[in-house]
Amino acid sequence: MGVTNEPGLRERKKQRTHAAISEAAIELFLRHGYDQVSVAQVAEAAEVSRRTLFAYFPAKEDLVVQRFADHETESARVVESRAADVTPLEALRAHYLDALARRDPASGLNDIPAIVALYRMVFETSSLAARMHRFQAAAEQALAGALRETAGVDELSARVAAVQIQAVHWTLTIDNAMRLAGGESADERYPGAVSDAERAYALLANGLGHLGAPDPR
Amino acid sequence: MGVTNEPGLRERKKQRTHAAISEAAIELFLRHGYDQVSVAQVAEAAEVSRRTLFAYFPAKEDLVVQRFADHETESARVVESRAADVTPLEALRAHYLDALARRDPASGLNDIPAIVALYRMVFETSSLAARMHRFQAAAEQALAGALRETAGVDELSARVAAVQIQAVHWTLTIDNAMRLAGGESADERYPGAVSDAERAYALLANGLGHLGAPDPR
DNA sequence: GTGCGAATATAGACCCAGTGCAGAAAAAGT
DNA sequence: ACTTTTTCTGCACTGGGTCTATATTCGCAC
Repeated sequence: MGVTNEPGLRERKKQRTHAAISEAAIELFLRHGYDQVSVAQVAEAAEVSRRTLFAYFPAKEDLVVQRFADHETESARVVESRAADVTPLEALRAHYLDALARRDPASGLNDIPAIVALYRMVFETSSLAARMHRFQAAAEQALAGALRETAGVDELSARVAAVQIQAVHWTLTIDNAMRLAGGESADERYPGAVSDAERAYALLANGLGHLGAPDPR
Repeated sequence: MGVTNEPGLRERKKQRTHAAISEAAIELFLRHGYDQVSVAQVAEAAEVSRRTLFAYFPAKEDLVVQRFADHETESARVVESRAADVTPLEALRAHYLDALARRDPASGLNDIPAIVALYRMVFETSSLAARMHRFQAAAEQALAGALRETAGVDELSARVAAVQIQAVHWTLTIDNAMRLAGGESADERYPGAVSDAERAYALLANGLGHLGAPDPR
């Protein structure tokens, strides 16, 4: 049964079409601005009909945002695959610091111009930012599930913890990306990014109880 | 100069038109569903032209969501106006518990049918939920500002704390509202809502550091 | 009151995102 | 080569949102 699991022509063409549309879209959006480019123009640049474009990307925003979809369950996976003697928060902290060191775009600390411009566009275009929030929500749910199942945490605590962690993570990422968009280089930003991340995770770990206390000795 | 600060006819008419549009919109949306009603129908019901409607409400979502705008700076105000010996988190906790006791709709614990239906609609309609998120962002910024200025907290900590607090608050509110939408009464839910709120605020105050620790003695 | 200037309202034409449908084109299986 | 199935396309349509020009209404001074 020499079954080669090669995708077959149909599948390959689909992938190429998907990529062609996505690339044409990003290229046009970065050049002229998201709102200034219509889906009709993207379709034309990708040499595809408007109707076909919508078969691949359910909405205009997805032309940009689908690229971020991979990270949807990343936090959950980190929690699930951690060593037995590591708390979820420690695992996530280590993972984020590693992402910073690797200049992973998901940390906001990658200064390749195309990526910087992409992030800036996402944050500054409200409809794109809104779509990102829905990914955030999915990531939250996945993380809450991981906390419930691998850390023996009750439903409410899992949800509350997940929403806190995701929100903080997102804050750190945006902060880094915006600084790079402002002209800083990734290497310049790196030390500050690390110390900010450490401080933020410390707040997550130890709580906000002492904040604004009258005698913060 | 017997200046009565009465609004004047023009202003009064504006307010009445605003209210008429808003009421017509909510009424139609609750009866037929948000997506099933077009802005043209709302305009007709309010006896206004479509163009005028958009002069009062910049987008269809605002017909619903503007009603929540009051609470945008509520958390910030609570932090700013707290007593000197109270930490921000304590003040917010007390304020939320009070809102629960008062069955304030902002706590999600008001079971007046129209309010329950409204909340359900907002959570289940993704474009409305997205618009709510933008209010959340504004609330976050206001809260971060209040923490910076009245609690002597540095920029990063303020932003991180604000995003955590808002996210948790929102989680609690949604949870209550969804349970009421599921048929529970506010009085039935109240004890659970209180204990959930207390546990969530305890997590905020003391941190997530112990979550999932190997030996949770 | 009359009349003028500034808001505000309206109608109607427009742009664009997204969907439904019917048929052409192309790949897969025989 | 023929048929089936999937994908692509063109076209028409809905609905949100904006622009322009015109009409109405209010505020205010005379």
